[in-house]
Order: sequence, then structure tokens, then C-alpha cells
Amino acid sequence: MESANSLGVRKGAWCKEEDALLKNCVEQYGEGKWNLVPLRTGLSRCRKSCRLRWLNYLRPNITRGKFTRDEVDLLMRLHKLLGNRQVSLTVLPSFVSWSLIAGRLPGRTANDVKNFWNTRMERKSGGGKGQAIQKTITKANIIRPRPRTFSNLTIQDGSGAASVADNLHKPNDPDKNNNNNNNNIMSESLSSQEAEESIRWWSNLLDEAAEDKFENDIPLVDEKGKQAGLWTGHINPEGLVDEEEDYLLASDDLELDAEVWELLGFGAWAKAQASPRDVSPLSSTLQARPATSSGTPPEDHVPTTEEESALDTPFLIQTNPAGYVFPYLKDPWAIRLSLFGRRDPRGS
DNA sequence: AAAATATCCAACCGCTAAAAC
DNA sequence: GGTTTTAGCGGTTGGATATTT
Repeated sequence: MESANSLGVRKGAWCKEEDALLKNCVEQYGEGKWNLVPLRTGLSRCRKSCRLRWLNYLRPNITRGKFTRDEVDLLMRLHKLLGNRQVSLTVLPSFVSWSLIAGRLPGRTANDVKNFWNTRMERKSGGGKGQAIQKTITKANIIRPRPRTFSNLTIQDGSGAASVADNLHKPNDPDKNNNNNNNNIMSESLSSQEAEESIRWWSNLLDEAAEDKFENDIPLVDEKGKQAGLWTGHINPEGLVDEEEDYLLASDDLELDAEVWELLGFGAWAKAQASPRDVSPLSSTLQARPATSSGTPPEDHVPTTEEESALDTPFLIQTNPAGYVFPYLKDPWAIRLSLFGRRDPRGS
């Protein structure tokens, strides 16, 4: 595998000396500016290779070795919640946010998670690659979000009661929003006990969520075939969805669990906006189509120019102490949510 | 014991979006 | 406002190792 191209850039496995140089460099200059790393270290490696080696191997607190049962369990749940959320009627591959999932598995990298899933889980479920694509056309369960409180998520430890949620960043707790990328605290700098507890906490949360899913399944379609996110729901009057399926959506306001919201990073992110209620412009990060005044349109309804342009209307987030509510989702037809762009809205 | 096959996982590739110019 | 550069992502590849025949 080892080689060097015509530009003298080394490829293949890293040796200990290279690792040491890279580690020293990052410790001295910090993460980022990967293009400067080869210059700073004298390594004959491209910036991509340096970055990847650091993120997947050299970074502190990386958990190596086999996945524990808890981790596998959580991974499956998170995959169900966050992965394969895009349903496309084209042959576009499904979009799984491995980094997002890995972020909730303390010490695990996106590469780890991806490898694990692709080699173990996919096989276990009998899914070949062809089947993986097929799966994207199946319906997806949507967890019915609802307001929650953190208070009932208390974990007892030897030193007294401590809520895992206390370690998170509640919308109303400015003191805990100081740390950037704070939603990653579960994956970084946790003791193994804390890590275990956070896994348990996530399992509980997802268990509850699973019990509380939508009465009806809805298809998830990203009409552009990209920028898929946590959910991309589109009840499309023009027939982008498979007409043979029975698509229904029954919901008034769509609410996202406060914890999920927070852990996915939108709490701090929304908070960082100029006004707490106005998070526009959201463009590729978060969009919603305002509901039409006329309610659900007939099957053969052709959207007007105004309705089409409404796709780009800024999206207002209404917050309350118990959770976050998406006020525009009263009309199923109007749903067009794309919670994630290619980049994590937490920023980096 | 050796060859064949399966599994694991580190590393690379191609692409996209954001940032910088 | 357009172009280039940079960072980051998921998908894929292929070498190393383990297991089976």
C-alpha cells in the first residue's frame, strides 16, 4: 500500500515516526490548517492524509477495539433515527450521517462507525449493496417529537444524583453554552463511566421516542437528491413519491424533542443567531415551507409561483421552555424540512 | 501445513460547501 | 460577484490478519 507519487507525497500506512511528528505538530499548533502540517512537520503527506490520520487514529480519547453491546445497541438506534433518512425514488444512494452518529458514541470516529456498520450490521441484516439502495425506497418511521423536560432523566451515582442532561446545554442555561461545539461533549473528554451513562441515557431517550412514533409513516424525499438531513419530508402534489404507497401524515405542530434538538446541536446554534426567534437566513441549513392558508391541496394541485418561492422563506423557530416547536407544519403538504446541510450547523 | 476465503479497518478518493481571495 | 482554496464528508479500496477448507 505504501508508495509515493511523482510529487513525492507518501501514501499508505503511517509509521511511528510520522505519527509522532503529526502528533507533536497538532499539540503545538492545534487542529486545523492542515495544509500547513506537511510544511511544519516535514512530512511527505498530503493535508488530507494528515487530517484523517489525526482524526481517526492519533486524536486523544479515541476508543479502539470491539464495539460493546451498548454501543452496538445505541448505534442501531441512532442509525434508525439519523441514518438512511433520505428516501429517493432515483438511484441515489442513501445518506447516512456517520459523523453525527459517531458524535454520540464516545470515543468512536465516523470511520469506525461506518466500517462497523458496513462490515457487520449490513451483513447481519442480509443487506447487500443492491438491497441497501432498495431500502431507501421503503418507508421510514418518524419519531413523533414532543416537548420534554430533562428532570426525569436523572442518573444515580455514588456521589449523589446527577442528571446527564445537566451536562448538556439547555436552551435556558447560558452558563453551559460557553464551550464551542459543546454538543460534542459526550464524545469528548468523558470518563468511561460517564460515557456508559451517556450511552444509557441515549438508549432511554430513543426507547421512549420509538414508543412514540408517528401513527402513520411518511416517505422522506429530497427532491434535489442531496442535502439530506435528519428528516426531509415532502408530501409532493406533483408525484415525486411513489404513488402506489399510501402516504399519510397526521400531525399538527411538529415538535422536536428538546434533548434531541440540543444534542444534535441546534440549541446552541439557534441561540447564536441574532434573535432567538429569527434564525434566517437558513438557506441550506434549515428550511421550511410555510403552510398554505388553504390547507391541504388536492392531489392534482400544481403549486403556484408564490408557493414555489415560499420554499426559500426564512424559517422561524418558536421556542418554549419545554421544547422547540415548528409552527409552520400544520399543513402536511407544506412540509419541507431539511434540518441538516452538508455541514454541521454547529460550525467548526 | 498450505491455500483459499472471509473479515477487519486504515487510508484514499471524489465530491460538496464554506471560506478566502 | 466570480474564482480558487480549504475543510469535511461518505463511499470505496486494498493490505493485513484470521478463519476455514
